[in-house]
Parts: sequence; C-alpha cells; structure tokens
Amino acid sequence: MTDALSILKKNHLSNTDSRRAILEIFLQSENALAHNDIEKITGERFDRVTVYRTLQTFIDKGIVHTIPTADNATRYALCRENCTGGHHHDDHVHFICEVCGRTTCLDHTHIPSVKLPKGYDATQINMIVNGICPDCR
Amino acid sequence: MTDALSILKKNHLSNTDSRRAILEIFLQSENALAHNDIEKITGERFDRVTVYRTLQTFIDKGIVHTIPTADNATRYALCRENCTGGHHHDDHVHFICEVCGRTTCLDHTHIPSVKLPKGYDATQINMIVNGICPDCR
DNA sequence: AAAATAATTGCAACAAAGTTGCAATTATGG
DNA sequence: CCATAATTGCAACTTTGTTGCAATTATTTT
Repeated sequence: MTDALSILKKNHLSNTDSRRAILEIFLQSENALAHNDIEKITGERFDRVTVYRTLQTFIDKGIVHTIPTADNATRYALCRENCTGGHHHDDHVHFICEVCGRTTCLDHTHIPSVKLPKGYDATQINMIVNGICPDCR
Repeated sequence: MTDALSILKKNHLSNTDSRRAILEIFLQSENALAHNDIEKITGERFDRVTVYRTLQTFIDKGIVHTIPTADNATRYALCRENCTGGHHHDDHVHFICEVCGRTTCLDHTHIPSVKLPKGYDATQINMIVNGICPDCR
C-alpha cells in the first residue's frame, strides 16, 4: 500500500523510472526534501527538468506538499493525510532545525485555528517553526 | 517619528539616498514587498545589489522582517513592533491573497501558541495564511 | 571647513532555482 | 505489437540572490 508503485497506480500516473525512483526517495526519507537534495541522490540518472516536472505532478495529484521556507528553496514532503488532486489538507506544523537544516513534518502537531479579521477568507494555512530539533541539542 | 530619517537615526544608520528612498516606499505601502516590487518603483535609481544590501541591513537592525512564501520570492515588511538588532519578535499572522497576490501583515492577529513534541525547541514561528482578502471578494 | 577615515555604492561576474519549447523516447490501451 | 498519448532530455532562458573590488559618498577629526 505504501510502495511507490501502488501510489502511482492509485493516482492514475504512468509507471516511469523517475516517478518510481523519486517516490522511493520520499518514502525512505524522514524529512522534507528540496529539489537539490533529490538531484544529489539521483545523480545523473534524471534530468533536472524531469525532477521538477515529476515534483509538480506529485503536487497536482496530492501526493506531495510544499513547505514555504525562508531560504527560497521549496521543500517537498509526502502527504500522509488523504490529499487528493487539487485539494491538499495537510494541517500539520513544519519544523526547520537551525543547526542541521532539516525540515520535518510534525504530523501529529496540528495547526491551531486563528480568527482572522473581518473579510479575510483562508483556504490554506502554513505554520513553520524554526528552532532546534531533538537530534541537535 | 515615523519618517525615514528618524528611523535611520534611531538605528545608527548613515543617511543615504537608497536607504531613505526604500524606507519611504515601505512607509507608504500597505503590503509586504518583494525585492522586485522595490526595483520596479525605484527604477534605475539604485543598483539591484544596493537594494538587496539595504534590505539586509534593515533586517539586521530589526527595521524590516521577511515572510517566507511559496513562490520563492522573499517578501519584506516593516516591523511595527519593537524589533531590535538581532532580535525580531513579530508574532503576527501573514496573509497572502490568491487573487491579487498581495502579502499583508495582520498586525493585530497574533500567532496562537502550539505545543511541540518533546525535544523540539522553537526560536521563531511563522504563520502564513493563503486565501482571499477583503478587497478581492 | 577641509582632510582623513570609514561606510556605502555600482559594476561585473557568478550561482542557484526554476521554466519553456521542441524533438526524441517510452508507456499503455486496444 | 502497433498506434497514440504521455513523458523525458536537451538547450536556452529567466528570476532571485551573492561576492569581490574599485569608486564614491557620508561621517568624524582636527
């Protein structure tokens, strides 16, 4: 159920080398990954552009979500919740460690609700916590 | 008190054209600005590098804070609270409108506290709400 | 007020992140 | 296994941001 192939099947995506490989990487990683991290792992196997396009496909299908970071390099992480095409509902907090730089999904830490001023309508909320992770103290 | 010159004085920054001009732009803007927005306004008056360096100086002094966004273009906004060199404490929510694209500081909407899992230590928290702003409904 | 010093700017060059068009390749359904 | 549709790789480009260095400008000293 959580292997690359079934994820592709479930989302009606064709079974290609790059998609399988990149999904495997996510499945085996604890942390969110930047495009560059993926490239380092896959090496010369896939073109940069292919990696970008694969990630975009995964986002569109709700397989992966992005995390806005201060360093302007988008991080991608698997959606553990049931996100579907066009509709993400990852409502967990993201943690970025200042020491090791790793970005982690705190899957069980939900984003608290906020009351916005009149007239503001939220469609998606991100909460990014910077600090020091358990491994780095 | 809220004119460009006093802000520079208060922060022991020398009074230069670019600093004054860029501060004026922030003082007159309701929204957070990307580097590119500033360049469009200042035109050829200042070099790109000068704008970047000026913004960095303002961040260091606690005059301006950055907002992580999904589109990988850092937004900058005036600190309304008393941020000082090296220590920002902007704890308000940021709103990004999906229609007009504007990024707004909801200065009076404070970020609610979250309880992190054991071992995680927060130093800074960002909350970015995407949705539709009052002007765009 | 002018000279000396220190800070700031502009230029050129570079690096990283991401995008687009198009031809070649690969996957899939019949 | 063939046809069609989807995916990939390549080349070129854009945007965002950085660095070193010489020239300029602001501030301090006298």
